[in-house]
Amino acid sequence: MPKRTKIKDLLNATEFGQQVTVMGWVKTFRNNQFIAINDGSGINNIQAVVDFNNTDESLLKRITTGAAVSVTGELVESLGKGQRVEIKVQDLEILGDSDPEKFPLQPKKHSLEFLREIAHLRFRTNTFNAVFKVRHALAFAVHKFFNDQGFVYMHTPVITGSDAEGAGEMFRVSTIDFDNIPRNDDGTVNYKEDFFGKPTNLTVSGQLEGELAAMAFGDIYTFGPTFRAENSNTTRHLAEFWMIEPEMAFYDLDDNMDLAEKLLKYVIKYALDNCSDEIEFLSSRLVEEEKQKPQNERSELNLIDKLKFCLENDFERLTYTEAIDILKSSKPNQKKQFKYLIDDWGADLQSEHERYLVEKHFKKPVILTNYPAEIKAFYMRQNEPDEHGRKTVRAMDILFPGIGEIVGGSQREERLEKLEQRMHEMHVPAEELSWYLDTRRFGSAPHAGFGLGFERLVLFVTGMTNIRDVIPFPRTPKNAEF
RNA sequence: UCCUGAGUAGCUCAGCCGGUUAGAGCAUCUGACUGUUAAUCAGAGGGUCGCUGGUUCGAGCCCAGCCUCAGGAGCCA
Repeated sequence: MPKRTKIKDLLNATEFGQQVTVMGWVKTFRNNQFIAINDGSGINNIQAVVDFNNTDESLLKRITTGAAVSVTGELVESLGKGQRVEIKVQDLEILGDSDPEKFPLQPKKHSLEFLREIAHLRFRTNTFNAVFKVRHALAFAVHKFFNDQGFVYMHTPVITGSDAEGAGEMFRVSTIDFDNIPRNDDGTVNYKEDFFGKPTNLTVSGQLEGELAAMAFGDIYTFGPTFRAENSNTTRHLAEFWMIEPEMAFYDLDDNMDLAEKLLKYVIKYALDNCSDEIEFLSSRLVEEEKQKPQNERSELNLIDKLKFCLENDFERLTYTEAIDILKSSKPNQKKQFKYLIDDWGADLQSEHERYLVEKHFKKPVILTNYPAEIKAFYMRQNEPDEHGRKTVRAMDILFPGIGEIVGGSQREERLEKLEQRMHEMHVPAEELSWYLDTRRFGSAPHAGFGLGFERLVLFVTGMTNIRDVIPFPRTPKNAEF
């Protein structure tokens, strides 16, 4: 096989006349002579020009959308408008045919819903090519950010033996034969017969294990798949998703917020710097899509400006209590336009409230802190009750426009007694988490961490609106295809 | 899980008050043209109207149940 050159490099070439070979997939074949070829190296295609008078007709017939081809010829300045360079084909080989009667992708606009049904082929579209390039860049940037600051990448277990993590419904992991379930005398399932000799599940969070590592390495992070068996059918939930969870010793809540904001800005900037073609494509795609919406539903900023705005401005930081005050006196609350009206301190914020704060009031990312203890997890550090006796914890949620909660984190409760008392109140079995409590028994230290939903980040940076379109093969209720 | 909407050709969609042979654009195929940019022009083929049952002389259309998808809500990242 001849050595191939990547199309992205050829499109930037300044030397003409050289003989080159490209291999890729046919996007369109126009006028019986112009092949648009893409090899995935970039979003832009190269045009290969066939001399159809001197090419076998049966070969020309096989140049169809989706076919894999190898093209060798001279790299020349394009004679036509619309592209700078093109290849004058001397040799053309079909590597893999694509029956045009059956290949579902055609050079036309397809709906995202249809492409979701053919997720195994949607990589070949411009949109998904761009989305997954950006996804890659963001993933790489996350590792680079942490590595450059001396964080240790920790692989926490995917299969977990504790069901006390308290972050939602879990998927059971078992080798038990469902048609022949081993039972105890009292009729309950005998898990001693199961693979691990006890009930096990897929992880819903690596945080608790992450904290163990942070108590030795100082700064660690995890970045791996996470599983939630919630029956959620929304544009921002998946049953299998990827989460980034840093955990830092000797950090308080402010340090935690600083790190999260810095991380988000770093990875967004990295994507802008390294995927400019892709983000530009996604930005204009979004403009096209929004043309169909009424004026008042369109975004004020295009995607690129929105990302830049996010980089250039500080995230708004305020406490839950301050947020409640703003919401209480807000127009939609006074005019009773909220479905859930804000009247008392202590209620959890609904997504309509979060959206109001982020999209209407501040018009930028918002970090909410110090939530009521009642509505947050047991491991969050307890504040002293305020003058009204209201109990809060050092939690922080970062809310992004159009996405909602993208980060959830907290300073952790490092005081053993306070932690045990809270676990008791919230019915968390302390015996099962004895290993976790050991961190508080031996050399406990102030520490903090957060979870960043990776797909929600990809949503924000690509401007896509459905989370099923930013992960290659989405797992959602009633859907585990491919 | 709840609320709302949708399911008609490979894709995107139209289909009147229940009435004869279910339409269009794109794609595909055939031919023409040949520096095109989702090429263009002419012609052709292509349908289990989501599934099951019911009402009716007659159902794509009405009714019931189910399935799937989308949007919103809850749960959360």
